[in-house]
Amino acid sequence: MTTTGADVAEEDRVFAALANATRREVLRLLREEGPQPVQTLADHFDMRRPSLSEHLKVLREAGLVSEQRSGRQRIYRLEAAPLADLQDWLHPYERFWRDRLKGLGALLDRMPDDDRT
Amino acid sequence: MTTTGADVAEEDRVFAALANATRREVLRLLREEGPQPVQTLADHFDMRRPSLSEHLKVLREAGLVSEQRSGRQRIYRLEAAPLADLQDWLHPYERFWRDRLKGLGALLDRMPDDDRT
DNA sequence: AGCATAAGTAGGAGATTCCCTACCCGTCAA
DNA sequence: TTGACGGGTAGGGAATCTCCTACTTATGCT
Repeated sequence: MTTTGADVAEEDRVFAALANATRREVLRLLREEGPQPVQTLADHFDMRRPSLSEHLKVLREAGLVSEQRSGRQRIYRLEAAPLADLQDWLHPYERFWRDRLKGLGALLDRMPDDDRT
Repeated sequence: MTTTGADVAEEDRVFAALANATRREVLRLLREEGPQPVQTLADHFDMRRPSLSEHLKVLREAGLVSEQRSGRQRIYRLEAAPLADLQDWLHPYERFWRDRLKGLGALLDRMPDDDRT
């Protein structure tokens, strides 16, 4: 678990990792079908395995997946901690859509955080 | 407001827009200090204005900011809808950190979504 | 030992990103 | 109307991304 202090480089790595449909699909597969070896993941993509390997490396370096060796297979598993951090990052923005639903948006948009009680 | 159907290209644009520290800082400034013209934003960055203009364009095309012309100024405003979508995208992953905190992580990691009640 | 399989690394091509300088367009003020 | 100002567009260069094919490494099977 990371502390609240936002390491910019780390944040960059997570957002950049997520900025690719293939890598987001890998995360979805790991979430819905559980940990699996590379080949099983690869079956879902129209892409050579080395390319997928590089995507997995990006995800690993962002801390979004971990690998566990089992024989000659490597089982990839979802690691959600960076996504929890992402939710934390999102929190200060929440009022911008919650308030808007209550019809207060236009007012609050013009009001800095500091002025709120 | 987007529907629940995830437009991949749109999602890509939002994640890609967020995968840059300058652009995230722009969003933070708009959130904390309210809508402002380009020059005021530019004061916070060690970067020429044309470069910032391009960052603003990326944010605009991701739907994360809107501009409103006022005389020869253009006032940029935070648009949080894509961030609300991002929070929705995050939801199915929540159990991976909530459950882990309860010590159920290892079990659920191995269990597909479909098997859950 | 000898071969097959799982998956990573090396290196390269083409596209994209991010910054720059130079220039253009619209608006306000003298 | 002429100039200054706010801000965008054009085009280019260095770095990075994303895919590929070829090759390497490690493990398991016979």
